[in-house]
Parts: sequence; C-alpha cells; structure tokens
Amino acid sequence: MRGVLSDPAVCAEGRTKRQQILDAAYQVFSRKGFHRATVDEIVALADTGKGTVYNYFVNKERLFYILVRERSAPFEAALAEVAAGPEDSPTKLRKIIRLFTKFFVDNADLWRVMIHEMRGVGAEGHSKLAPQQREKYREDMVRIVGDVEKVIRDGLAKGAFAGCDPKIAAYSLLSVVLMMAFQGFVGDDPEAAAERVADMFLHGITKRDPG
Amino acid sequence: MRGVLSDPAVCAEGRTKRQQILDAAYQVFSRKGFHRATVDEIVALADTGKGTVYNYFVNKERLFYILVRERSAPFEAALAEVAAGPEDSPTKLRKIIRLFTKFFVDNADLWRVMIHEMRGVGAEGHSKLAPQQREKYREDMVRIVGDVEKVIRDGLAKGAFAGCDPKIAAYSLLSVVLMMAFQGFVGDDPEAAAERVADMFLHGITKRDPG
Amino acid sequence: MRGVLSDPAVCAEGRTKRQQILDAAYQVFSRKGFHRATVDEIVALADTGKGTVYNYFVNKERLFYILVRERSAPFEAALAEVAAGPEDSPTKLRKIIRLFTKFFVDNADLWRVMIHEMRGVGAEGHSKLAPQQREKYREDMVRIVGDVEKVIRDGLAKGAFAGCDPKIAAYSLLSVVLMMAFQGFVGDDPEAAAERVADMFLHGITKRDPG
Amino acid sequence: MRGVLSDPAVCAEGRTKRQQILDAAYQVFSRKGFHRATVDEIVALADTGKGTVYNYFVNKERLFYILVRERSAPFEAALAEVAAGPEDSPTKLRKIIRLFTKFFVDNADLWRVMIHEMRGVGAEGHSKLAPQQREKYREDMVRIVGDVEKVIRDGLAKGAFAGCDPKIAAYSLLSVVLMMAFQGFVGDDPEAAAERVADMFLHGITKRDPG
DNA sequence: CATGAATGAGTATTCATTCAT
DNA sequence: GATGAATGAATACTCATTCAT
Repeated sequence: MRGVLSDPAVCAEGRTKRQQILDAAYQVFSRKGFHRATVDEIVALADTGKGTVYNYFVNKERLFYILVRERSAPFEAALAEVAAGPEDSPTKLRKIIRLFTKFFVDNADLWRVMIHEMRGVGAEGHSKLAPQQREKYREDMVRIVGDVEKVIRDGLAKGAFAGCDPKIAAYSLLSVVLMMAFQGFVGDDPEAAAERVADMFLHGITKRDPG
Repeated sequence: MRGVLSDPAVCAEGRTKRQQILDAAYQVFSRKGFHRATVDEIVALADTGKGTVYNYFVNKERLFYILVRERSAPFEAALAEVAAGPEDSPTKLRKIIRLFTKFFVDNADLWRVMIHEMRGVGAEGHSKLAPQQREKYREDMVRIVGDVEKVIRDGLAKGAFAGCDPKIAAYSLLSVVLMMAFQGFVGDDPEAAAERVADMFLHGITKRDPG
Repeated sequence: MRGVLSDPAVCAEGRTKRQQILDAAYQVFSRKGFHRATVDEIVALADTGKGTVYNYFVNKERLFYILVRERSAPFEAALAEVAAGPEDSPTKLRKIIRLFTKFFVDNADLWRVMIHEMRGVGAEGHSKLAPQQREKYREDMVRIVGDVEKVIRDGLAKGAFAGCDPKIAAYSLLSVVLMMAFQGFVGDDPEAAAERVADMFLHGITKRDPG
Repeated sequence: MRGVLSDPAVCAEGRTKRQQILDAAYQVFSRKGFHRATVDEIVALADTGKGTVYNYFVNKERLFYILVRERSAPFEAALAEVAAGPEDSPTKLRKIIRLFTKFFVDNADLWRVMIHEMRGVGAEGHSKLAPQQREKYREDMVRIVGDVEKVIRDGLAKGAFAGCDPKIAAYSLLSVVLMMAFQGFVGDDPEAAAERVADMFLHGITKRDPG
C-alpha cells in the first residue's frame, strides 16, 4: 500500500476532495449563512462535482455540522486544557479570553450562523435542522461554556471572584467576545483586544479609587 | 384626521388589516426566522388574503423591516430620553440596562433574526437584503448603540467610568442583555436580571476589598 | 355569487385548471408509468405552471392516486350496482365482464401502472409510495375484486357455478380482462371481446358434447 | 474449454463474479423493481465493486435483460419440450400450466417487473428501454406464448378444444398463472394450484350436468 | 480484471410575487 | 382595497456511468 501522500482522493495540491469541500463550505456558509448558501456555490468553489459532496456528507446540514465541529475541535481542546490547568482563576480567565478572541477572529461568522441555526442554544426554533442535530450543537456549546463556567465557579469558591452567577458570566463572556470579533473590534491585535475585554470583565467600567 | 373608527380597513376588532399583518408577522418571524417564515403562514395567522400583504408592504423584506422598526420605536424613544436626561452616568446606565432588558424580553427573537439578517451590523453579508436596506438597519442600530455610547463617554469624561472604550462597552452591553434574554436567563423578574447585569458591568466579577 | 360557469379557475375551454392537470397526468402516467413521468411533462401538457400542480395536489404520488380514483369511481359505482342487482349470477358476471372490458379499454395503462406501484396488491414492495398510500390502493382494489367475488360466491351457493375458489376466480377474471385490454385484443368491439372472455370463463376451452 | 475451477474470476465459493452479480441483481430487481433498484445495492449484495458490474454488463438495462433471459432459459426449454411432445393437447396444457406455476413461484416478481418495463409486450411504452431492447423482450415473450398457442391451436384442430382464440387463450393462461403467483395464491402446493387453474381453464366455472 | 472515487444530468418540491376579479 | 389562483425561478438531492489506479 502506498503512503498517505498518494492516497486516493489526494489532489495535486495535496488537499483531499473532502478538505476542498470543507474549505469551500467554510467560505460560503460564513459569507451567506446556512439557508442562502447553496450546494452549487460550494461545489463551484471546491472545484468538484455535486455528487462528490454527497459522497462525503449525507446532506447540507451534516456538512455544516461537521465543518463547525472540525473547525472548533482544536480550540475546544486548548480551552479544556487551560480550564483544567494549574493557574489561578483570573489568569485562566485571561488565557481563555485570549483563546476565544483568537478563535473568533477566524470563525465568528461561522459561529454566528451556527448559533442562529440552533436558535438560542436549545430553545425550539427556526432552523430546519433536525431536533437531534440541534441537540448535538447544544451539547458542543454546553461543553464549551461549561469549561468557562467551571473556571469562574472555582474563582468564586477560592474568593478570587464575587457577585456573579457563573453560568451567566460564562455566557456573557462568550457573547462579548463573539460580538467583538463580529463587529471587527478585534482588529490587528487580538492580544490587546483580549486584554481590553478581560479588564472590563474582571473589573467593570467603574472607576476605582487609586488609593 | 378622521377618527379611528372611520379609518379605512379598520375591522370590527378595531385593528386595521395592516396591524393584523404586522402582529402575525411578529409571531411568525420571531418563531421561524426570516427565511423559514412564509408569507402563507403570516397570512393565515393574520386572517387575511395574500394579496393584502402586498398592498401594504412592498415585499417580505420590507414587511420585516417595518415590523422591527415599529416594534423598536417606543423603546428607542425611551432610550433617547434617558440618555438625554439629567441623571449621573451610572444611574443612566442602570436605567438603560433595565430598558434593554424589558425590551428584549419581548423582542429578543425578532432582534436576533434582524441582526442575523444584517449580518454584523454593516459588514457585507449573507442575507438577501438589498444593501440599501441593510444600511437602514445599520443606521437604526448605530443610533441605539450611539445613545448608550454617549452615556458611557459622558461617564468617562466626568470620571465616573474608566478604562474602557465607550463604543466597545456599549456593544458589549447590548450583546450581553440580548444573550440574557435569548438564553432565558431573564426569567420572571427583569428588574433583578437587569441589576445583575448592571453590577457585573459596572464592577466586574473581581472580588473587591470590603475595606 | 356567480354560477359554476364563471367560477374562478374555469378556463375559456370550460375545464378547470385542476381538470387540465388531471387530464395531462392521465396521459403522461399512462404513457410513461409513475417513475418516468415527470411533473415537468405533465405541466407542459396541462399548459399551466409547475406551482399550480402543487396547489391542487400535495405531491406527485397523491396526484396519481387521485387520478386513479376519479377515473375509477364511475366504473366502481356501476360495478357495485350490477353486483347488487337482481339478475342471476351468470348474467351478472357477463355484465361485469362487459363493464371491466369497457373500463379497461380506456384505463388499462393507468391501472397497470397503479398495480405495479402497489406491487402485488398489498405485499411489501418496490414503489416509493408511502405504505399508508399503498394501503388505500389495496382497499380500493379489494373492494372492486370483492364485488366480483361476491357474485361468484352467490353463483356457487345457488348452484350456477361449481369447482372454483371465488376469490381466485375473481382475480383471474380481472387479470384476463386487463391483459386483453393491455395486449390490444379488445379491438374495436368491446362487447364482442367481453363475450369471448365470458364464454371462456364460464365454459372453459374444452369442447363439450353437443348431445 | 477449461474446467470450472480454472475459469477466470471464479471465487472460492465457486461462483464467478458474474454470477454473484446476477444473483444479487435478481434479489434487488425482484424486491425493488427496475427503477428503484440501485446499482449500489446490487453491488453491496454481490460483494463486489461498482466497476465490476460494468465489466460484465454494458449497463443496468442489459443486466436486467440478461438476468431475465438466463432465469427463463431452463423454463423455456422445458416448455418447448412439452409443446413439441407426443401427448394429447389437454395433457400438454396441464403440464404447461404446472411448468408455468412452478416457474412463477420463483420468478413472478422478476417477470412482473419485466412486463411493466416492456409495457404491454411491444406497445410503445413507458420504460427508458431502447426500442431495440424492448423488441428482444417481445420476441422472448412471443416465443413463450407461441408455444402455448401452438398447443391450443393443435387441440382446436384435433377437436379437443373449442370456441376460443388460441392467442387470447394463451395470453389468458399466462396472465392468470402470473396473477396467482403474484397474489400468493399458489401457496405451498404448486401442483394443486396448477390443477385448480387447469380445471378452471379447461372447463370454466359453470356447473356441468352430472349426467 | 477489480475497484470505488468522481461526476453531473435529471427531478420533485417550495414559496415570494403578481394580477385579474 | 381585498383576495387567492396562478406562476416559475430556485435548490437539495439521487444515481447510473466513467476511468484512473
């Protein structure tokens, strides 16, 4: 048997058809949203045939889901690692905000589409997505928010944080970073943007007495 | 001007056909989103004919826009009044958060759909909306966020707030309240929920020294 | 309200859109069978728009079913009338064979398609038809065959017939007449063809002693 | 000719790839009909590759035709033998009915599909089959029915039968046996079923005077 | 010969919009 | 103004067939 580099379906450019399709789908879904994205457009961008898409993905819906999951996986892993790490809670939270920010710089559009499609992370809603498919999104989402929530809950227990509901705080964090990326407020320096959000989040906007 | 009772197309129930359509559209758009909402369903709910919709609104897109605008108008007015009011900045901000929260309890779904359709408040995007239509949404949005931004900028100038970009802070506020409503975190007591957000927003989640 | 002649959807030619579609569907289904018949072709023949078909019929499957049912209804009624009539069994059977023959001269193709789609009158089968739809066909079929069966059973009880299973005989009758029509054996004189079948059916092909 | 064991593509189980495909095709075509049968399913059942099918058969249509022909060949031979045999006509006819019945117990589904595809044994029709392909089916069919027809014609000439058109009688016979098999009326005892059909066919259903 | 990844022509169905009444 | 029958452009998905390995 031949090595990976000459596996079937590996193109001259070294990307498999499957990857070409995912890359094209990323662009089209991000730009158009789920409904307005057409398989035809994805196919044209992927430089492949329509049937090929359906060889790799059972339907448009699954293509979208797998795209989101594959794009999110590295981020999810990094997030889990930080959440489980040894640092104190504020440090973890700053790291997490940096991770989120960097992730959303690339994936804000895709995520916004996903969140729209699942319509409120679990509520019965407006997308065509099969309920069982929506549940998968919800689970992925809950796992991510859950990591953040855990860090905040730890911080509350250890006296580093106070006066907030950890779940609400976690969702707030996510929504603010998502908004930042989405509005283009992150700009060229994600690190700086992350710091700004972290400061606001940790200390609020009220001026503190210097003394 | 003639009285309501002699207005054209005022029905027995005292609602004009136009209003019946808007009410039905609100329900359907909120529940289904823009794309999955069908004119047929709106018409069925409005207890009117399909053609009638097109007598009052040039197309589905404009119907949606006008719906959003009419629903937002009272809120916008109240917001502007508070923003222009005499109170100090933190008080204003708390009031604003309360207004937002109450508004979104009813309109979170509609707004989320709108924001999705305009895709990022101005960025070139995924909806079918004509660019000029999107620009209208953007203007409405900017006006609303602008009021909040002004209050924060005032607070910064007067030394009540510190260490934040007023525009980012304003958008953050909006995104957090929207998320709260959307996730069902507001519950039965919007006032309490608003206070929680205000506290988090003004003071952050870091534990302050009691001394 | 206006009379039937000026009802909406009544065309200049006096046929409703619905009827135009059914007429076109009859031709196309008869000529092409269910699968190879395309809605496009039906629409072209019916001189109407594609959407119009779906205003009147929920889908291609239901269009086919309703077509078969409406085409069969008068025949079914006549059959039931004869079956319930006062004549003796052989006379009834001859009348029934005449009815079948005349009916199949026009509808053999449609019926063959239907029988193929229901694949064996009830067995689990090869068509795409929803099981519940197939059950409807089966019921219609059983009702028709049942009328014939009853006549034969009566004849057996009254000593006019002998030596046959009434159900099998009924199905045999149907299959032979269907075959005759299908093979073009009926020709210009359905009455004569019916007599030929009736003779064969009543007396067999064995030569009887003249004495 | 080489022995079976050294034939190309003879598998461990002793069936050639070609035969595996035919066996699988028999099952799938019988169960699903021509259109709904997919090459994919046949391939899966045959435990072979998709391309292999096209090495042995030019296309799905020819695969179906060859399948029908190979399945029918032994039956055709036996039928011809009986038809050409020395017995008297009624005996031959009874034998033929037995042959038909036994054959259709296994092949009724396949035949019904074939007859549907050729749509009326020669009439211009609804399948995608090339006209020249349909002509082949017609020839096979005519040959089979022709044998039966000859036996009946002989019987008429020799005074054993009377009062029937031999062609119509032959087709009737075929259609009744096919129907019996298809409706599951044959049951566990094909011999008995054949006798029942033969009796009905030879003597009709009219009660004869015992005297 | 055997294989199965790639392909695209073909089809049912939806739904915003129009317009004659 | 009110209505709803008619329309057709748009779109996801299937599956027979090919061909490079």
